[in-house]
Amino acid sequence: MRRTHSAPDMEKFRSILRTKGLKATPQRLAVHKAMLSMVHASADMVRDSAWKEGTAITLASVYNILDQLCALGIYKKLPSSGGKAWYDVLTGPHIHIYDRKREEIKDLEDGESLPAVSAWFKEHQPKGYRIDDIEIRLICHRSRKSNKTKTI
Amino acid sequence: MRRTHSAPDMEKFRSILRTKGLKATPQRLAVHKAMLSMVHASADMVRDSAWKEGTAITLASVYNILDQLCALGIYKKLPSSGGKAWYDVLTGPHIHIYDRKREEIKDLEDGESLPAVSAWFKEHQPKGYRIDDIEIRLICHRSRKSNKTKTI
DNA sequence: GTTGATGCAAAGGCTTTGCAACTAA
DNA sequence: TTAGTTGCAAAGCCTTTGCATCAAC
Repeated sequence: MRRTHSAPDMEKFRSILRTKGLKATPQRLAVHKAMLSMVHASADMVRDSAWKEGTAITLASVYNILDQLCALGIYKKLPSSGGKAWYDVLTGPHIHIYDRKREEIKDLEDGESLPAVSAWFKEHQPKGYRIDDIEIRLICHRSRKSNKTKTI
Repeated sequence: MRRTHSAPDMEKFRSILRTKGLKATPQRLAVHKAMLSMVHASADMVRDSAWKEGTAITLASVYNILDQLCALGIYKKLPSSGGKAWYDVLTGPHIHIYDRKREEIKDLEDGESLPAVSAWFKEHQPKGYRIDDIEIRLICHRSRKSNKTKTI
């Protein structure tokens, strides 16, 4: 379940673009490279990352590209409490750990939890609805030493 | 777990305001009355509701009041994918059903699920973190007839 | 050479802010 | 009376849009 990226990822990306009739512009490649390195990011973070890597790109283009890739099902736009949109590289269903203080989103590295929770809701579907997706965010803060349980 | 509101709720609200040294202005009362009736709402929905009930209030004041009441722990600002903030009357922990098409948030009327999921994460805390809160959104759509299970 | 993508700047939402006028206590 | 609130308008973000320019194919 670990997320990695490498040259093959970018080749696959070019291939997807080709399939969809989209041009492999430096900007699109830079956005995807940035997203692969950060996994969860806001538009301005992507722009900054792209510039650091040497690709000039405007925020408007970043937004355009991110939204296109969301439409292609490559990224997902995340709900956020702040006023800013976050994007997530879609690598399959997962649970987010959100650290408010650090403004940081990570994936829960635990293959068991999502299947367990999904199974629960499969058995406990809300009446009158069908579930398309489950979004789970664990609002956390870094613990210094221990991992004591806490009632929620 | 059912949410209701009535005269005692407003009395309790006035009492909280008094305790915190806040004035019971018509605007504050109207905002809270609107929130009690809608449970989940955006700022403009609150303003519209207040006007319908006969209280003049500007959007700016709605925002101010909603944020104050969040700070008091009476409401909670919800994460959202769209550009608009939603507020939730805090009546204890609960799970949201989100209907994208209808842009509608409801509470899961099921007392079992949250304890079950909480218990799970109590046993499966992410390493290095402590969980402050769990946010669960079931992304759903209305089912016409059946309630067939669906793999997630 | 075509077709589509990007940059730029302007416009558009939502939200916050500053200050004068007002009002609940 | 007076400290706290509200309304108004302006300013601030984030995001989207339109159009001329530019580049991938």
